[in-house]
Amino acid sequence: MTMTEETEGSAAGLAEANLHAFAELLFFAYRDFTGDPDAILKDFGFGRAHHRVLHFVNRHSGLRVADLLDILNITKQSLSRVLKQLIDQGYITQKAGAADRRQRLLYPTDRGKALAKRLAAPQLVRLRAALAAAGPEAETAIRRFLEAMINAEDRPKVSAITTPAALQADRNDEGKPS
Amino acid sequence: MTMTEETEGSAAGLAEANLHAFAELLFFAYRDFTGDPDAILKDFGFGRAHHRVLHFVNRHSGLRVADLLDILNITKQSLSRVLKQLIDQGYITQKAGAADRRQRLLYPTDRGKALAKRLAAPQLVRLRAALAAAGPEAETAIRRFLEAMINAEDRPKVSAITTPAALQADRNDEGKPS
DNA sequence: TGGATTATGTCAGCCATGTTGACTTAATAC
DNA sequence: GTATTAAGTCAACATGGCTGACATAATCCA
Repeated sequence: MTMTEETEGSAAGLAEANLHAFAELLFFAYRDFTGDPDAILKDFGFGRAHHRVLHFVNRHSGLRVADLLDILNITKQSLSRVLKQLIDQGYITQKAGAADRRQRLLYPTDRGKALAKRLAAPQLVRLRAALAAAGPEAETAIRRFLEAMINAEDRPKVSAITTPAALQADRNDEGKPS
Repeated sequence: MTMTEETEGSAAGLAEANLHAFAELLFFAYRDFTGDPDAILKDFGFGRAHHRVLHFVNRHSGLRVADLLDILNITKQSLSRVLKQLIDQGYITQKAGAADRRQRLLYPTDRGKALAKRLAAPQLVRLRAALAAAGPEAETAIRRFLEAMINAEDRPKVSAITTPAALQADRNDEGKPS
């Protein structure tokens, strides 16, 4: 307050300094969110890229390579490098699609599931604590916030992924708890 | 609700699938949050690393190199590479510290301010829209959420940075608007 | 005063992960 | 039976992390 400047405060016209603070908080939050698994990954000779691939294959098993490329927004050559390592080292397996045998559907092995779980654990702890800290009512608001941060054209795709038992619907397979 | 499964709902014991959804939303949100400036940076031959450096120098002008290393969590060799380019190309200037002349305090030039502003613009638009989408009450909750996502030991430091007119307090200098 | 410490910079090399472009193979579509 | 599609591969390159070693100047301190 006081100060010169426009000092706004309405929901739609938030003070610019405030928005900058959110930008920085998001940066630090993401930095630390990825920090825990990064440390574990080093013990396996893997990097964050492996984590991302393993995560999505584990959480959405049976997805196609093209799905993964679409989700990660990287080239197939980039994906290829890490995916190959994960397959070679027995964390992920491929299976030809039933309807279209050109497709290589990706599945986590038991080993892959175990690693995915281990990598996710500290992140889930962190998220649980952060959501608790935000307050009981906050969950919906935070979800809406994060969804609105995503490019509008990608939101349907992301919703399909992050909403219980979608995506899988058209590719059958499980919505099994764990 | 309904559904089979364990379907918890308490604040402290959120359903695991729900937490995984938050993890993925955070991934997509951050991906797109950084996407806009990344595109602009390419036109300048810069990358995301330059953006981060320029952002913090611009928002917290007069910080020391050591501050920047601490904030970014990278080595001085990594920082050096991008900082040097930003200095050589006239986006950032250095000034020896008044009290301790070993320090090189970092300031944005007019050119640097202009680029920082241009890079921030789409991010601020996105954040404003996302906060609006989350609802008027949500701002505080989201801030608490993001703060709680940060490593506990770093929170004081981050608060000092993201809270209006702190940090600068002990290094005098401006809290000047624009 | 002079040696230790600190703030910063720099050289050299390595690694992870992104990119583009070109090309192959196998399966599907029409 | 040709065109298209899904996936894989080779090669080269860019960015931005990293470690290790060392240099310079300024400050601290005994």
